[in-house]
Amino acid sequence: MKKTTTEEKILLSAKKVFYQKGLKGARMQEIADDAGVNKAMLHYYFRSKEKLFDKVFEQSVESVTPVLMNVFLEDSDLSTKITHMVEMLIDLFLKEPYLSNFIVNELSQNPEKFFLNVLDFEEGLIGKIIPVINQQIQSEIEKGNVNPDIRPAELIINIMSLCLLPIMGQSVLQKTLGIDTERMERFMMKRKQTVTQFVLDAIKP
Amino acid sequence: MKKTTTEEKILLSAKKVFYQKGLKGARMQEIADDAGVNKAMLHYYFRSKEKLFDKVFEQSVESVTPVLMNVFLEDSDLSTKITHMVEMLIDLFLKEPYLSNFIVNELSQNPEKFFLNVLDFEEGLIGKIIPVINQQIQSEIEKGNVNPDIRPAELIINIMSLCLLPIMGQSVLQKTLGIDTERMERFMMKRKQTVTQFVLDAIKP
DNA sequence: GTCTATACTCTGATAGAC
DNA sequence: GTCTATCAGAGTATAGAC
Repeated sequence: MKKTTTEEKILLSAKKVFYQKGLKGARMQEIADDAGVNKAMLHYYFRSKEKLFDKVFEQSVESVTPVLMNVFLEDSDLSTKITHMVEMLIDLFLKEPYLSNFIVNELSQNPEKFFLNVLDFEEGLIGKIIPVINQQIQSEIEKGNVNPDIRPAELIINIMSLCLLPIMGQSVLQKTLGIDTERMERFMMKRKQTVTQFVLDAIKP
Repeated sequence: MKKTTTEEKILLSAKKVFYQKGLKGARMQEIADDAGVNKAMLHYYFRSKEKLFDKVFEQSVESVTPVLMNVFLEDSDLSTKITHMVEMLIDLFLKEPYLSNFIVNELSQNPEKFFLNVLDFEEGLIGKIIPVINQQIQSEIEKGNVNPDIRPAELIINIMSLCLLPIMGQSVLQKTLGIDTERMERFMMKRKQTVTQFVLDAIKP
């Protein structure tokens, strides 16, 4: 009962190719081949390469933000929240190793492609997260559980750094440490615990 | 007394353009314009776009490794070494914000461009660093200064993550937090201390 | 060594039959 | 909706004069 329409097939293949090669590096022919359809079909459904790319980019950002949102805003104490953040981040981006790189790169080349209200400062991810986390950390500091020097925004940046950079640098790690893909996965799975521990140790008073 | 030869001018401009646009995104014309020379000159000196790119890539990797090498292998106690690592990493990559992204991206698309003995497992960066750091951490653990669960390779990955990801994600940060370039620089300068502190707190027993 | 003019290739896009 | 054939433009590469 696999009822994937041509349009969906194209979008799926486009995602695959754009993720790895970027806007300029991708070829319409390659996307068509991967989807098993004619090249003209891409234009029939999406008009142009740029429009197809925009669709992929938009969907990617939109697929990521609600997940992040949920983790950051879930109702639990700080240490379980951190544990979940780490798990979710690693799981999410390990499934799509090229995703983070893709977003970072294409974004830096076309900043105007961004707003996408999803990440809007007022209404979006950051605007909502910071106050909540801020308050939570403040209360933990008052209880004496957390080092008073910790700043919420930086804590989030630190967690994301520890989870994402190894994935973004996967190819470099593979070359320098000789790690293959399966090994990488195991490495990142173990890393869930070590990163969590690392962060928790770092924020202790 | 600025005696920059045409070849050097081209290489400099090529670096600038390739860093931002990548191999596929870069245009020979743009490089020529930036260098203030004729497009034909690029081929005269470097034969093809690919060859020019290779030169730039090679120089980039070679410019980075000795710096890293020095920091990792300098003769000092662990906490000053960590302090220096953080400072050096941030200074180095803040000067060339696109460099880390460039290496990661282009490498993932052409893994074979790599070996470049500089990063060879036996002789290169990682092969030399790990044993030294390993030993140093071991001795700090025995003295009771460091948490015995800390693993050298992961410590290095953590430090690099904390320093590099914010730079790689500069464009995202600019959009989500509304940070401009000067502000980013100040942010990263302050971050030298907070990251160092964060790491030192995390490895305490 | 440097420039102009041009050849050639690749690839995104469209027209038009079915 | 899908395919074949073809066009148009962009961009790399080279020939050849100076």
